Amino acid sequence: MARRAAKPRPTSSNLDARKATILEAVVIEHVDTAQPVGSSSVAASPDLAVSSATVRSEMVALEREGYLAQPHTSAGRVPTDKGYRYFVDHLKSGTLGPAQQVQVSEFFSHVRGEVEDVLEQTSTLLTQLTHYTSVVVGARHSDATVLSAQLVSLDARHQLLVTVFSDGSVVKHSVFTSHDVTHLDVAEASRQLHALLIGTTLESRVQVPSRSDHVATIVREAVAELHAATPMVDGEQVHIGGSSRVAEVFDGVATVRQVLGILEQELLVVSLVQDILDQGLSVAIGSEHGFEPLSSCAVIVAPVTIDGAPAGAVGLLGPTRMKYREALAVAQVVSQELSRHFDGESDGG
Amino acid sequence: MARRAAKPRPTSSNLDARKATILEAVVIEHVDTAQPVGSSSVAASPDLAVSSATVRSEMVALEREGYLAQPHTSAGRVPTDKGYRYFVDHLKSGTLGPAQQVQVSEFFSHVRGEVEDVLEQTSTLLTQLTHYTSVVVGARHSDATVLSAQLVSLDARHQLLVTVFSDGSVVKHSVFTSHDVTHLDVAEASRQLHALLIGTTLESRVQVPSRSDHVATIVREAVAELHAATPMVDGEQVHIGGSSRVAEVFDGVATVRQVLGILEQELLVVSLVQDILDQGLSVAIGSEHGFEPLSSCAVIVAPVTIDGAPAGAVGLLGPTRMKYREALAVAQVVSQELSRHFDGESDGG
DNA sequence: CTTGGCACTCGGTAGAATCGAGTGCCAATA
DNA sequence: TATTGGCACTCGATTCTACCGAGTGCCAAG
Repeated sequence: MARRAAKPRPTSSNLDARKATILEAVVIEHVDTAQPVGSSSVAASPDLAVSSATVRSEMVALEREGYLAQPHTSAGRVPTDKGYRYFVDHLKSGTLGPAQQVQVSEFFSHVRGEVEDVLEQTSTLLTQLTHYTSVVVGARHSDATVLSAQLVSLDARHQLLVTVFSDGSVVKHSVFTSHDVTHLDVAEASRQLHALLIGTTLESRVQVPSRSDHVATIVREAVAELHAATPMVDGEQVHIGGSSRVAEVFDGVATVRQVLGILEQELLVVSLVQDILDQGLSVAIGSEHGFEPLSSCAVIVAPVTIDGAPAGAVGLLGPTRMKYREALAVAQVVSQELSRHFDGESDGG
Repeated sequence: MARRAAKPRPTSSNLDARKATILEAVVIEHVDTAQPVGSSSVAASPDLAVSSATVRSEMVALEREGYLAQPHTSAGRVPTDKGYRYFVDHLKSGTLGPAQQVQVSEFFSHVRGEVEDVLEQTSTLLTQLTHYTSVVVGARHSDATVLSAQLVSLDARHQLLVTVFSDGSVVKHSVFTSHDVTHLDVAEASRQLHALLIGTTLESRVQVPSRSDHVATIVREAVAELHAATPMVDGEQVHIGGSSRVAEVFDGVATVRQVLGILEQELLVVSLVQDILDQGLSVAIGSEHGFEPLSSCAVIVAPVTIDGAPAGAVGLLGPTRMKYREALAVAQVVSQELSRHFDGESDGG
C-alpha cells in the first residue's frame, strides 16, 4: 500500500461539454444495467441532441483518452477508473431521498449508549441505507490520558488492571503473580498504580518502583502489561457491516472470496481508509488506492470529527460500478450527523 | 428456530455391514469430488468384494430408506442429510494430522492475553486448521458477581460507571447529568455505588437511595443504566472467523449471500450453537437444526468448560458435504485445549 | 443371492448456424 | 467543418443438433 505524497488529481480533467455529457450518460447507464453501453442508447438521452454516429466518434475519442474501454470489438463501452473519477469529480453533490432522511434522523435521535455501540449501529445504518458494505473506524486514543487505574483481584494470583482513559475508553489487563497475594497488597498496588498512571498517556515513560517487595512487583508487572499490550489497544476500533453485500454486488466467486478475505483483516481495512483520508480523497476508485486485491472496488470515506478534531471515519465499499451520488451523500450526511452526535455528547446532553 | 424436546436420534439406524460400507464409500467419495457417485467406483473400493450390479441394487435400497438420493435418473447417488448422519454417527473418531497437532500445541503454548483476545485468536486458529468458517462463543456471565464498581468523571456532566465482574469481564456505562457535578459528588457517588453493587449479580434487585440530592440521583441513574444495558452485556460474546471461506466452500452466489447474511446476525448464530448443544449433538447436518436458511450447511460444535462448568463453545460451519472426520477432530481437540487453557489460568499460571 | 449383459436415460459437450447489438468507415449534407 | 444516415463487418450470445458416455434398471444365467 503505497502512501503517495500528494493528491492524485486528474491531470487533464477537461472534457468539452458534449464529451462530458456522453461520459456521464455511459456511467449512469452502466451503473444501472451492468452492461456495456452502446452509442444508440446514449444518443437517446434527452441531454443530447446528436445522432448515434456522432456519439460513436466522440466515444472513440473518450476511449483514446482513457475514460472508456471496450470489453471487445463490437460491444458497447464501459467506464474506466479514470472515467468514474471524472464522473465523481464533476458530480453535483446529491442529496438523500426523503425516506433515507427520515431513517437517518430517526436513527440519530434514538441512538444512545457507549461509543462502541453507536459506531457498530452506525455501520448497520450505513449498509441499510446503501446496500453496500460499510466500515466505521473509531478514533485512536494515543494522546488520551489516564483518568483512573485500579487493580481488582480475581483470585489470589490473578489481578485485573482496569484503566479508564480521558476519551472514555476502558481497557483491562490481566496480571498474574507466581505467589498468592493478599487483598491488602492488591489494595496498596492499586493505590500506587493509580497515582503512578494518572495523567499519563500510553506513550509516557512511567517511573516504576525498583524495590523487590510483593507490591512493587505487582505494580511493575501491571505497568509492563499495560504498555506491552498498547499496540493492540491503540489500534483503532473497526466495525464492518454488511459484508454479505459483497456477495450480491460483485460477480464471480473469486472476487467475492478475495474481497471478503481482505475485510477479515481489519488492520488492513483501517490503513486503507486512513490512506485515502490522508490523500484528501473522499473516493478511491479501482486501482487509485494502489491496493491490488481491491482493484475492482470503490471505497468512499468521510471523516468524523469530535469538536473539530479528527476522530475516525465512516466508509462504504462497493464495486467501481457504484451509485456514487447516493453513496457519497449517505457517507457525508452520516459522518456529519455522527460528528454532531458526539459533539453534543461531550458538552453534556 | 424450534427448540426440540429430545435428541432426534436416528430412528432405525441399523444397516447391514455391506450397506454401511457402501454408504461410507459414497460419502467419502462425494465429499472428495463433489460429484454424484456411481456404483462402479464404489464397487472398486477394496473394502467391497462385490460387483457393481450388486452395489446398484443395494443403492436402490439405500435410496428407498432415505440415505441416498439421485439428482436425476442416470446419475450417480449423493448422500442425503440422513446419509451423512449415519456416516457421522458411525465414524470412528479421527485424529489430527501431525502438522495440525504441532500448530495447535504451538498456539496454546504461546497464546496469552485477555479472554476475548484468546477466543478471537482461537477462531482464527480453527479456520486455519479446517478451512471452514469458525464460531467461538464466550460464556455469558449472568451469575457473575460485581467485584468492583467505580464512577469516573469524564467531564462535569458525563460520568463513566466502570464495573468489574468476578468472571473478569469489565463493562462501562455512561451516565449523563443535566447539571454540572463536582468531583466530590462523583467520588461520593462512586463510593456508594461500590458499596451498593459489590457482590450483586446483574439479576439482583438493588436498593437504590430514594433521596433526591445530587449524589443520590447519580447513583440511581448509574444503577438504572447498568441494569438497562444488561441484555446487551449479557449476550454471549461471539467471534466469527473465516467468513470468506463461505465463498469458496459453497457454490452459487445465492447460497453464499444467504449464509453470510446469517453469520452477520450474531445473536442468531449463538442461539443456533446453543440449540445444538442443548440437543446434546456435536453435529447438526442440513435441516437437523430446523433452521431453513442454513439447510445446506453442517454445523459442528464442541463445548468449552472452565473448571468443569460450561463456559462457551467452539463451532465450525461448512457445507453438508464436509470433511466430518477432520473437522470433528479439530473441534474436539481445540475445545479441550481451550478448556484446559482457561482451567490452568484460573489456578494462576 | 450374485453377476454379467444389455437396453435405456439423460446431462454435458462440441460444433454449426443464426441472431443482433454495436462498431468503424464513408460519402452526402447543412 | 461538423454532422449524419447508410452499410458492411465483427463477434459474443443463443439456439439447435448430434453425440458421447457415465450410470442406471432389469433380467436371465450361474
